[in-house]
Amino acid sequence: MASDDLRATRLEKAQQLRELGINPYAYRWEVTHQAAALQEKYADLGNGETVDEQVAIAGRILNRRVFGKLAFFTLQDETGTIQLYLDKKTIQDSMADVDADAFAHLKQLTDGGDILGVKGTIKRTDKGELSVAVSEFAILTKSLQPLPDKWHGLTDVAKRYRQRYVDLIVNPDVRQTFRRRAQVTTAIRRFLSDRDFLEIETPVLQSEAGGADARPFTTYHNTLDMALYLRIATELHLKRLVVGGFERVFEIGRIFRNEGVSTRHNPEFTSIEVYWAYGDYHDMMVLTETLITTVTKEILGTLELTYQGQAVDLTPPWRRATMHELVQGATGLDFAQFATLDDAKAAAKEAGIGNLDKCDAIGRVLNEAFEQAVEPTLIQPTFVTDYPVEISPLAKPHRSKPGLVERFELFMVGRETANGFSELTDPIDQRKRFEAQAARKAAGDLEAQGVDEDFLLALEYGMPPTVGMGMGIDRLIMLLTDSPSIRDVIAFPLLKPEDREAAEE
RNA sequence: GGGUCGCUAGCUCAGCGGUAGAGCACUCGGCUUUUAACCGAUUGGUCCUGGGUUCGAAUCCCAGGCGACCCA
Repeated sequence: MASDDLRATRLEKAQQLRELGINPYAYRWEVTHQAAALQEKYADLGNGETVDEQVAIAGRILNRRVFGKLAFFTLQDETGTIQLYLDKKTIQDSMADVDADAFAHLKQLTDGGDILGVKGTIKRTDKGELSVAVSEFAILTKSLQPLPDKWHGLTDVAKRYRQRYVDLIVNPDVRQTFRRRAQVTTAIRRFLSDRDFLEIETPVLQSEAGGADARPFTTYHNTLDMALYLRIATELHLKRLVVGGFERVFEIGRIFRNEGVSTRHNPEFTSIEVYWAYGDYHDMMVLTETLITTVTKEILGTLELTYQGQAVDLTPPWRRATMHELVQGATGLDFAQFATLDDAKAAAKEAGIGNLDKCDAIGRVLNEAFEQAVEPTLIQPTFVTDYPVEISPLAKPHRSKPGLVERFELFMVGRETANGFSELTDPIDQRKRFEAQAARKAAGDLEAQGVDEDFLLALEYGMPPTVGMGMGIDRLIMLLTDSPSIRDVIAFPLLKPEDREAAEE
């Protein structure tokens, strides 16, 4: 039967309910129990046994098995499913004054997908299924759309993302993923709050995007008649707060980057940035390690994970190695020995590193070598330290290694997961770094940002020695939920409209 | 950006040049222990879109759309 016919059938049932004096879109239902709690509480109830405890539950009808004078429904609430045992005689006796044909109406006017409220007692059927033996029921919401195939569910990936609500209804794993995501962000907030970090929200709309190398989205304020950018990082505002005297601040917030879409990239994603005055990047590596292990242990109960078939052991302490050491180990190249950019490029090319054309500094050649030869091999958690200054415009120079900065990145399963550094607090040096970025921007680098004069002014008032760290929440959730795509951990990922022409009209 | 694969009923899929199919869902009938309930009957289509080849296209060709995977 066609989609419209299925919908018409259900609309007709809603109308019949109204004619019976029943509102197919009810106002409330007194819920006393949830499915998972009942399943747990009565796990030991024997087959055929009953319990004289009155319960009231509500949820969505997933499946109906209807006989002449008996029916079994599978009801799903947020916590799980439980069977309804619907016996004609019991229901007719209990509901005689409400609806003399209640059982017939239950059979005729309900469909899979409807939201049902029931009252009854607990019973484990002869066949061993824990059930609510229903005495009274009410159709709380009439569903007009048919549910996907009860056996195969919804498997079309595009449809799952476009209609996430259907995905959530029929795929319990998806609900588990988003439940876990919420648990993780809650646990992170608790961890930081316990250590006296304050969460302060900073602007999404900015007249100057900064704090990262990325193309921003542009937008427009009508009344002020000005162009605005959506933020590409929370960094520069959080550091202004440190200047203002907040010594421990963080923000979990949405970041927008105008770049491609892939299994690891969504144009809007969630980051956490943490700033801690009077600490350096060694302190932050310890804090990052402690934060991730504490949260993981709390949520998963173990530090030994499996990600897409790979074993990942988060037991601390995690490996720490400099970028130079790792590149030398993988390629044999010692970047400290190169006197000129051309020498570095020639040697890197010799070692099989490609994509070097755009590298305008030895540090960028080193970074290419790292990304190509080392990054994919870092499966177990690894802090890579001491980055070239050229690719780290906001980090403080290394206290003993010229040309490097005090920076770390955390890699797990071959992916960058966190990035931190001793923050650059010298306003004059920061201006030079910004100007170098601005020159790149002027030369056509769409990911380079300009000079943020107000941030420089803030630094001139004086920022205490501070360490900062940023982490991609989505990538962390991917790891903790064993999700292959970032779209599996974002409830509503960006998709192109299904019908381009219709969308453009 | 390149390559490969996919798009057929509400859902899951078959059909690959000769009348558009199945299971589930829906509708009707039967049924008081089912759990992918079962039995019987019926119903349901822009075969992603547009163009081309052909007597004839879901099927072959070209272009486009959306998506998945791999590569950069």
